[in-house]
Amino acid sequence: MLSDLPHVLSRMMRKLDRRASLEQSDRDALLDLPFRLRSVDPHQYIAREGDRTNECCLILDGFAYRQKTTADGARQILSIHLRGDFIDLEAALLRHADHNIQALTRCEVAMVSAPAVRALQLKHPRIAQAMWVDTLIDASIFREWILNIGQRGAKARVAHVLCEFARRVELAGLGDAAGYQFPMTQEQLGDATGLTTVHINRTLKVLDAEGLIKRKRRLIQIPNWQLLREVAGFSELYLHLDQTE
Amino acid sequence: MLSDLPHVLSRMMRKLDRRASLEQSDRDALLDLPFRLRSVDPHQYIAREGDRTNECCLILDGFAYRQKTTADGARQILSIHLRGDFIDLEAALLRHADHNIQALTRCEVAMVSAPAVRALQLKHPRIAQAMWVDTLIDASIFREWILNIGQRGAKARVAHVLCEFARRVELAGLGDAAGYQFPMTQEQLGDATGLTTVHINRTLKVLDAEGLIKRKRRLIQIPNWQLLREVAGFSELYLHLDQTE
DNA sequence: CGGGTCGTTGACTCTCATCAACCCTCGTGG
DNA sequence: CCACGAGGGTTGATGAGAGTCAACGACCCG
Repeated sequence: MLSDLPHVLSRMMRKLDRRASLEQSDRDALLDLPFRLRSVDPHQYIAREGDRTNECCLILDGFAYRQKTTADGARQILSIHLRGDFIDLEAALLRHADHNIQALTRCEVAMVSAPAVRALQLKHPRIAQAMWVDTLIDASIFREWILNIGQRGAKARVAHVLCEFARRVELAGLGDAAGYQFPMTQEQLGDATGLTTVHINRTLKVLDAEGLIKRKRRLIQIPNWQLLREVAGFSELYLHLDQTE
Repeated sequence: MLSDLPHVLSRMMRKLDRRASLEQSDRDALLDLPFRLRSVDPHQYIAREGDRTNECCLILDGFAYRQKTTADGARQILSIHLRGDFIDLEAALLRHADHNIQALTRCEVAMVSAPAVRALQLKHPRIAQAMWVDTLIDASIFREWILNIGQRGAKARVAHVLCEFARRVELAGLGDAAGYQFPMTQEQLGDATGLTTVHINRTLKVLDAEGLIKRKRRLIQIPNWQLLREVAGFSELYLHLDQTE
């Protein structure tokens, strides 16, 4: 790799740097992590439930999601991830994966050796803390999803996912007030919210008809952020943005 | 404190010891953590959403739960915790609490200084890993709850909570095959599953009528574990018990 | 041009919510 | 000792929100 190109892991390093105050030796050690690059096609698995995983997956580009299914085959999408997300950090410490990770769109990922990550944590406690914060924020988002699915009606539920996604996509520099490209089919959005495709379709139409969102194919625009926010009951406290940038 | 009494923090220490191989210096440092004891009445808050928390809460006795509410007041219970659980470890690293923690029954807790926990993590990376594993398992349980609420019907949903609780209570030495004392009202169980009190009541009756559980007030007995397990679609992989004992 | 994936729509069904009683149990105080 | 009240549990009647089934339409890509 040419040394004047930005290092593949540099985005992840900068993100962790914001989570805890790293020292130069920490930063160097992070960039020294051994990894292999991998391209993943849509629907392809990055990790499988039950796997004894040995690598952690860092998304360099594209979208991925966590998913698990009930015994009778109903699928629940647990979270959506985008570039810069170090999903599967838990693989470094948990012996078995408890859910599946799949590519949503075509993804470029760096598969980082789990033993190397573990060793890094022991030698660089500040890095461990920064990574830990990452997984704690993930957990906070899971909690909000429990609330979302358990207590909100279809309209608020879908609106909430759109709000969260808008905010995270904006942070990753992939969208702005002018709108963003939503990477999921309506079926997938249904599996993320615990609703059926048909009902998602109708709910999106309602949101559109009421002027809360505008849709052009998968492009989502939010003409009045404040309004959608209220319909969704969206409060971004749970994203812990004060520890993100 | 008399030195021949078991240390208040010793249960927690033993649990963390099982999660990662600690050295003697790690164990000593854990037991040296500064804390204050507190008795918490049912319904009383241990932490509040938005709080800039400065203490982590370790449950010594009793039951507690995490909870958050939507803008229009619907409450969702996010998890249930029992003695030995170090809830609120996230308080050590996240600046604000993103949900509430309340006592379910009368609780004895140790409030541990968050800065002390942070310092410990930096000085004893193995402790940090052990604690991290703890929060990762919590996150795994959140994921299972998302699946439970999002995809299972009322019967399986309630059965699943009962299965999980049975398993965890057993691990904590608070119940066995003969049954366990369920610490929640039907209203609280409803808020944990995203169902109404009325529907919980009817669902419990169905489970009882079908012989899947026996109830005597709050005492729950499971005459045929395998059967309930199947109805619930319960697989304990997500509890990561191989890293618990 | 054709096939596949994704989105849209209508008609019908069913699970679960809502509303409204009533009951039981237990602790308290007159 | 009994009356009372409060919290929790139980039951019935009714309705709404979301699921199901089935068909059609739009778009993309080879």
